[in-house]
Amino acid sequence: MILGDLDKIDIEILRLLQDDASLTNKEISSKLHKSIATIHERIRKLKEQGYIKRIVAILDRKKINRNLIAFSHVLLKEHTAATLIAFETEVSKFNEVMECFQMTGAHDFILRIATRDMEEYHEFLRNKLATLPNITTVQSYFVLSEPKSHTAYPI
Amino acid sequence: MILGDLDKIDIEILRLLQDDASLTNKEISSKLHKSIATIHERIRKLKEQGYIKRIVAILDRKKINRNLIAFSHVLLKEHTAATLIAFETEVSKFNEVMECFQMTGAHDFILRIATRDMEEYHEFLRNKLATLPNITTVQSYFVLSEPKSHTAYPI
DNA sequence: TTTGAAAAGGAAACTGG
DNA sequence: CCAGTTTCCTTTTCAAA
Repeated sequence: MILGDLDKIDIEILRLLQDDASLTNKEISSKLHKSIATIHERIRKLKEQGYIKRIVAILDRKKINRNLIAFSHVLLKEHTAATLIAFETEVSKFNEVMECFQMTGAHDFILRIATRDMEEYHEFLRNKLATLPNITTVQSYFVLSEPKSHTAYPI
Repeated sequence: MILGDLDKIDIEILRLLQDDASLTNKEISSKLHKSIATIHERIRKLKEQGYIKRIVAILDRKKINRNLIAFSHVLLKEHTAATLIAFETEVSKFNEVMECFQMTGAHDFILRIATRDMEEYHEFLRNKLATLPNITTVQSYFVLSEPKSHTAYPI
């Protein structure tokens, strides 16, 4: 037991699926030297127990014209529970917002914003983000390059 | 043609698969009112042409004890091509580093770091990140909560 | 490109070891 | 945990429109 309920085989399955979820049970079974039935049962449980949340396709953002990724650091005026929740709720509705994190430290939230280009980011900022009440400042930093990009957690 | 080579059906397929790549061709075909063979052929091309980079499992990070996510803002001393590449190469080798972005603005790189807890982050910082040459400062910000978390690009 | 249909292969469920 | 079996479903291929 390395990780709660999970043994080494579960961990290996999760590693493989984080990298390539289109592997068949047969392929996994031969990689891990276990039977197909075992792999099938393990994966069923891993999904049922919520270790695997979802299976998704990762797109090439350049090819779909999401050329600009920004990290927007947001500072709010007030930090009451109500204003925090209101901000989170409203900002999550914008489809340019891929991720929203409440943070420790110098800023209250970091947003990951995906847009076609700077013009679209500018519009997002003026017409969407900056219209939300209770914002003090937004500092925008833009991605120049992405030397490493993974959705897989180290386990 | 909304997006280069892609028509509305391709876009819809990409939307669906970004959300749930375990949909069968049959399910997609009935959602989009096209034949299974058409959907199959479209997806084959979307993969071949590189729109779909990979299919991955997204895990519940709390359940696998990656409880702490940090955004580490790194400032380097020098910005020659060689030192930038050296930094990118070395930092990408650390498995705690899920993503590495070269940025415009106040800092050179933003790293997304996943660790079990603050102690493990501290070890990562002392024994790995801070040992790299050419670093001036590392500012660490930690995720308190994740109100929105998506891998899907708006298309 | 799209389609329906056929062939091949994998998933799911079950047995018994 | 595994091997085998049966059934069902999905993927893959293909000829035709």
